Amino acid sequence: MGTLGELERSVMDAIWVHDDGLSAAELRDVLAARDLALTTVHTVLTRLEKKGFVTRDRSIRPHRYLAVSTREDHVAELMTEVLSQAPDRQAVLARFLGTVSEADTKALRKMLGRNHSTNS
Amino acid sequence: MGTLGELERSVMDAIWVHDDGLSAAELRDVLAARDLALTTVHTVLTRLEKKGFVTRDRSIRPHRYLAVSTREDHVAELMTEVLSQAPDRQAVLARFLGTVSEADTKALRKMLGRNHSTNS
DNA sequence: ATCAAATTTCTACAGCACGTAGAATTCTAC
DNA sequence: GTAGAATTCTACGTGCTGTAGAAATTTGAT
Repeated sequence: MGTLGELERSVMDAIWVHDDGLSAAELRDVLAARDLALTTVHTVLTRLEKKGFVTRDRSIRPHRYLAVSTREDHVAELMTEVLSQAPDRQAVLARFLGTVSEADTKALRKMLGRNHSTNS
Repeated sequence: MGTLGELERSVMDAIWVHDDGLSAAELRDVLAARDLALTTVHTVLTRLEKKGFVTRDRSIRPHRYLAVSTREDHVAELMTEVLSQAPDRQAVLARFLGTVSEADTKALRKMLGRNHSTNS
C-alpha cells in the first residue's frame, strides 16, 4: 500500500472527519495553518486520488473529494499489513498485547467474546 | 520511528534470523541474489545503526552486526504506532479483528485469557 | 456568442531518503 | 613496516513529496 507524506496525511485527516467531502478550497482553509497555495492542495489531492485514498466527484463544480475508506478501516488495514511482516504472527500479537493499554485489552476481550470458535 | 527501505528491510530480515550476528561479508553472501558490493552493505549497515535498528560489535575485526530488538518486538511496536494514528482506537481494533484469520483470533482469545481485568 | 472569473490540469523544481558503489583511510597479521 | 583485509568517506542517480506558477478549461453573466 502506498504510504502517506506529512501533508498528504494532514489532508486525509481533514477529509476523514468530513464524511460529506470537501472541495480543494475548503481543504486549503482547513489547513490554513500551513498557508498553502490552492494549486498545492490540488496536486496533493490528485496524488491521493491516484494512490486510491480519495475519489473526486467531478459532476459538481468545485469538485468534492471523498475518502475511499474510513480512517479506521485504513488503519486496521495498515495493522494487518504490518503484522504480516513477521513470520511468527502470534509472537507479534503477544508482544502487541503487552504494549497496549488496559482499556484496549479490555475492549479486545469484549470484542472477542466467548462466542463462536470451535475450540475446546 | 524511522522506516525501512527495500534493501534495508532485506538486511534486517537476514540479521533477525541470525541471533548471533553477522559480518558485512556474511550479509553480502546471504543477499547474494542482489549481487551487492561489499561497501554497499556497509553503507546500509551504517544507516541501520544510525537509525537504531542494529548495533555493531567493534571489538572484533570483521565487525559483527546485531539486531537491537527482535523482529517480533519491532513489528509489535509498528502495530502500536499505526494504531495510534486513529483517534478511535477501539473502532480500529474491531476492524482489525475482522480482517484477521481465525487462528489469530483464537490465539488472541487464549492470550487475553479469562483472568485479571476488573470488569463485571 | 463572448468574455471574465473560477476551477482544474500541466509542468517544474528543490529536498530528502535510499540504493548503489568507488576512493581513501585505517587495521592487523606477518 | 608492509600488504591485504576491513572500514569510512564521499558521491551520484532516482523516486517521492512539498510546493507552486503557468496554461488550459469550464461556466455564469451579459
